[in-house]
Amino acid sequence: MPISFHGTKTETEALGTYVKLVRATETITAVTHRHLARVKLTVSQFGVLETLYHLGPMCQAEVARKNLKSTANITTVVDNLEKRGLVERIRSFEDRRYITLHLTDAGLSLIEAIFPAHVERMVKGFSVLTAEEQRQLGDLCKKLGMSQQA
Amino acid sequence: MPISFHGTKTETEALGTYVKLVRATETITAVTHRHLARVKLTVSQFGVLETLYHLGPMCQAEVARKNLKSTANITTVVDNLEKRGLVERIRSFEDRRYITLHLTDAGLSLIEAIFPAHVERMVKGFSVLTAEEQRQLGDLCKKLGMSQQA
DNA sequence: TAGTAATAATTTGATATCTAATGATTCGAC
DNA sequence: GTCGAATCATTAGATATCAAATTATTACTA
Repeated sequence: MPISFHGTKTETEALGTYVKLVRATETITAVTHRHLARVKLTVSQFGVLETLYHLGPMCQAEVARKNLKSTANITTVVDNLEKRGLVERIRSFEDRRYITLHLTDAGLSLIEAIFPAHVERMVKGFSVLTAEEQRQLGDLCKKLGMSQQA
Repeated sequence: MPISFHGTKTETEALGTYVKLVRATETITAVTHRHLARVKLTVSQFGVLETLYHLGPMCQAEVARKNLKSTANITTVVDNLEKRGLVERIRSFEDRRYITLHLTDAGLSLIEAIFPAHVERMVKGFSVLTAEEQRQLGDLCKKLGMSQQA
């Protein structure tokens, strides 16, 4: 059994880059979302609230697409948000297959209360990179992400 | 309720970079790990097998650290790998708190069989970026990841 | 030596997440 | 107009994931 991987330069580069990408993502996600524990929100729940906050009411399938999750998953996350009275499900009249999600007053208050701190943490998290480096990183990520055929 | 976020340039840059980072990571992870479904392995299970394959037998806490997961989580993942006879738990003699994880013959055969295809997919996934761009991306991610104080 | 602190693994209870199957509804083609 | 394809949401069953509590063991300390 090999003690470590020895491939071509191309192979070790790709694997190494992937590891760095994943670690950076997980680390910054952990740091920037840690404050959510105080208000008992998970990252996914925050994602749903944020989507509704910034883009307005929409159906669950669209929330799923915007968050890169399955509709089954969104059903569960919305269940938990609904239990806490943070979102409301409203069956659409025009097309009864759709359920439109709305923030309740409590949900709006909550996201409004925590979003500024969230932005601040994000800015601080990325502050190690210059504006130019952030742009570079974003461009490389966009290029990488876009190129993967689903 | 605002329709979309309007912050300072610094704020929108940080938020935008974060979204691109997360999307790139999730997309390339999905594409490069899709082949695991054929051998009924999850990404986490593959991660544990790969760690043991490349670094040799080690205790669960160390596997947890290397995979950025909790020890509780590794317990579950190892339970499922053990059920399939892919890894073996061996209680340490010197310090009975430790359990050393070993790949079984079946586990070794499996990881040896799929790892080349995994590397190939990783190379292909990153092939949209030049070697220089991959190095750049890796450096930026490393800088970003390292700077976050736990 | 007794007692306390630290570490490894597990358990518990909760949420997340997927695929696949299902039910409800709408739409399109014929 | 009716039937079949497509879409939305949910359910079922499985694995993942965490924090917190627990157990077992070791190490340190007075």
